[in-house]
Amino acid sequence: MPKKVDHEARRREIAEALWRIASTRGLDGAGLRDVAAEAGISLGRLQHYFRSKDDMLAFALRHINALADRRIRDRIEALGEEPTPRLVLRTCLVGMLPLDDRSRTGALVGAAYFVRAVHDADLRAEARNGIPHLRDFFTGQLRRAADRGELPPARATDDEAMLLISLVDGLSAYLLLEVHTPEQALRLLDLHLGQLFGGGAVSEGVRE
Amino acid sequence: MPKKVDHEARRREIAEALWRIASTRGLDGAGLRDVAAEAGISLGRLQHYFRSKDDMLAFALRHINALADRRIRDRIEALGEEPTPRLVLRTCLVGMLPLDDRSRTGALVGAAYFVRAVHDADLRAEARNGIPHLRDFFTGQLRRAADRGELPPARATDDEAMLLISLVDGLSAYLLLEVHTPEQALRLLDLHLGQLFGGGAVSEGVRE
DNA sequence: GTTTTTACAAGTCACTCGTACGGTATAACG
DNA sequence: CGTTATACCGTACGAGTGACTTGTAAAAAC
Repeated sequence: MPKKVDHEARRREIAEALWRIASTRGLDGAGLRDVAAEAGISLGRLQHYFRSKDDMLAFALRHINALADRRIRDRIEALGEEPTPRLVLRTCLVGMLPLDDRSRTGALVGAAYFVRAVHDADLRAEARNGIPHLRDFFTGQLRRAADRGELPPARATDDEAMLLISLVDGLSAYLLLEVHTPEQALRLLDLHLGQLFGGGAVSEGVRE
Repeated sequence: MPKKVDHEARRREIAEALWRIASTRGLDGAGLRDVAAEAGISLGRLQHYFRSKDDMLAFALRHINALADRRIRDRIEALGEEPTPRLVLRTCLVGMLPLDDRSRTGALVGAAYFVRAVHDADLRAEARNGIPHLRDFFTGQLRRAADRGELPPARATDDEAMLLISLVDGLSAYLLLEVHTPEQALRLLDLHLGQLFGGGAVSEGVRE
């Protein structure tokens, strides 16, 4: 029954099979034959939907980023009406951590792409171009918190936002290596958030 | 002229050739033949010094970690007599960042190993076992700072130490991706240190 | 001075990789 | 109807992989 298949859906199915392989064996351990077998299709069929392996990789990366984006967006909307900036930030940061199977798979695939991006200018550019937007969103939330008197105005900067993003990235790496438990990672994140929103004074612990 | 070669030195030479390959093409892009060619030797000779590829990889990892360790240790000793705990910490953290060619190569190789470790329990255990020691050293410095009245005692905790380590890891990743410039990374690190120590003067530059 | 050990070079092995291609079945289209 | 474009499958190719074997020369050991 040709002519009626949903190309995009087929490509998504294949991409998801790729994630399953890549999250356990790594991206370089994911041959076309492995992916096809994991997806339950023939190699020929996979090739019908992706002209080359790079084509498949690029699609899978964009797709997984889109899913993560949607997932975090949903969580923020689930916070209800007018959540505090701090809660929005924390929800976003926690959503970026590989804490459950879904996000862990995403992070594993992301890590595989990371190493590839380090040596590939095109991939590096693609990995880079989402970050300013994320940073601006964070900075906006920080400014909103400052306006509400929940944060010292001097702390509502791009640098503080990038610090948060960098920290989450480091925490993610150690979660993947099982250096941190999920509980530890959350505790460290909240420790930093507590410092940030607690202001200059030291030993204050804002509760969650 | 057999019998007189320094095995360990030969292995180090080969390991350095491996780094050169891995830092530009990645670990999976480093075949035995590539490494041999980079080292200017034959494949047979390489195999004479490493029984298997995994053997070579394991040696190269231990060697590069040892070099980084020595490099940072030297810098700390170069600080002179009784440096402040804050300066020791900053020197150590800055030394962990990929800011020059040497440390960048080390970080690139480390990133390649990272992705491999995520899928390999043995490598993961090896990557993990150095961290508690590092954390204890950091915690010790924090406590020393607290004793000298340079840090609120409540901040001299294992968690604050792990936060520093996690942050440096995140900053390193973004340095490799060229999201941060070296200047930005140092600024973010000092921003966090400033918060931690209560905003005192930042120690002067460690130039690369 | 013969034997043994060490240090390599070169070639071979079985295998995997991404890609290319030929063949076939099906349904939409003229 | 026949034509044609689509959706596959199966296989084969050439390059490259790590591991292994064989060959050779030279220094050390006896």
